[in-house]
Amino acid sequence: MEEFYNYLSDSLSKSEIDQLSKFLVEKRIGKGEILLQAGSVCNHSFFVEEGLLRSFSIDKQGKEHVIQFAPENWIISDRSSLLFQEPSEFFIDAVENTTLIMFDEEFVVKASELSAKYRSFNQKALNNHIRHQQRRINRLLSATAEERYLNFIQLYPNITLRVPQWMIASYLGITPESLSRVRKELARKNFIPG
Amino acid sequence: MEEFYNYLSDSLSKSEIDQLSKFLVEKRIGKGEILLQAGSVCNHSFFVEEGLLRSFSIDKQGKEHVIQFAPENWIISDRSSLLFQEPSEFFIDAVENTTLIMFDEEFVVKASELSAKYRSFNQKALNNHIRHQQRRINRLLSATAEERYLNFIQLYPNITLRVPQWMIASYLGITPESLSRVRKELARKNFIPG
DNA sequence: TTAATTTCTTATCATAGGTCAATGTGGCTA
DNA sequence: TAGCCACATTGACCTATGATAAGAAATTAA
Repeated sequence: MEEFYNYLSDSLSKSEIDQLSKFLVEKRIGKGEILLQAGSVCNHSFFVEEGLLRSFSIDKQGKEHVIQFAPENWIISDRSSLLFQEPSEFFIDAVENTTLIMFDEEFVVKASELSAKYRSFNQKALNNHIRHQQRRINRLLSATAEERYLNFIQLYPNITLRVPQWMIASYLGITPESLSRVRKELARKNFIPG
Repeated sequence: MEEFYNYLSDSLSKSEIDQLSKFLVEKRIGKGEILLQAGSVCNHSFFVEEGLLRSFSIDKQGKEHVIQFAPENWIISDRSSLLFQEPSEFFIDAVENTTLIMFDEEFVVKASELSAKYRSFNQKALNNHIRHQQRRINRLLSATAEERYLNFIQLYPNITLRVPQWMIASYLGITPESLSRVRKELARKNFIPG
């Protein structure tokens, strides 16, 4: 719980968080375990205390496409499914053994009632999410595979080292083979990662 | 103003809206006029009463990439720039002569203070935005040019007829030439639009 | 430690989509 | 009415990335 308390500490007092703690569930899951199945309604958000989660879709040809990675102190969920109570198009699973905090919309509602600070905090988080997605769309529209990869390792250096390359390829919208080629080409050009 | 009043009517009473009207500015702009310049901080959101706006980026090679279209009753802005007061990466301009309502964050703050309904309305709008973007990312990762085009005309039939094809191509992340070929192929396959 | 999986690389070939250049087409406007 | 301009189409060619297959390397399990 500690990380999550920390995460909230700017917007809620210790006693307020305690009040809300009945809406929180700590959970440990192993690598590969699934938290959300496409087709089912998402009822929780997941805050990562330790470990790494990811959301992804599976297309008609059975190919996975990574939508998001969530390392420590990140929140992951399917907000559309959550808010509109519609079946999710996405899966969420664990890339590593993970300790997480589950919370539902009731937590958000109660916290919002309790604290204006939390409201604006939450607001900011939503806007931040939009910002990330907007930039990603922009890059998918305009950048080459190599540019997208360079951008990725610069933006998420720690994730780069923790997930298999084929997942990064999937996030970038290319095949693992292509990513391997991109990396080879970068090595040839004397690119030093990090 | 009428459309905008209508848009808000579920979450704010007539008198509440009147109270807030001092934060609203109606504006008319001609086709091609620019509302937001990349590099400058975005201080307003734009509600389209009549007409059509669009946001786009320009990459290093000088190529435009359409991020979003906004026809009647849509809101467009750069939320990240707005909220974090950082220079925008995007332009917003008018695809058609447009009548719009400009409002700033003060409006949003005041409206939020006034009405819990507005707060959740706003919250929903943000989540809806995230949903749209998520689906778009998913499609950019997994669908072919043809699939993306079919999805577009199905999702935005009225926009399809109002904007030049090269803008749709830009939105889809392909060249106008490619879109032309996709359309030709669809015609060959006896695809009937609409 | 070996065996079994999973991941990564490499090579070859195939293809969607990009580039460039030419031509068409319709709507303005002078 | 002609001429212009933005937009759309077409064709020839090119390139980045996908598909497939095989082997190497790394991880995990036994």
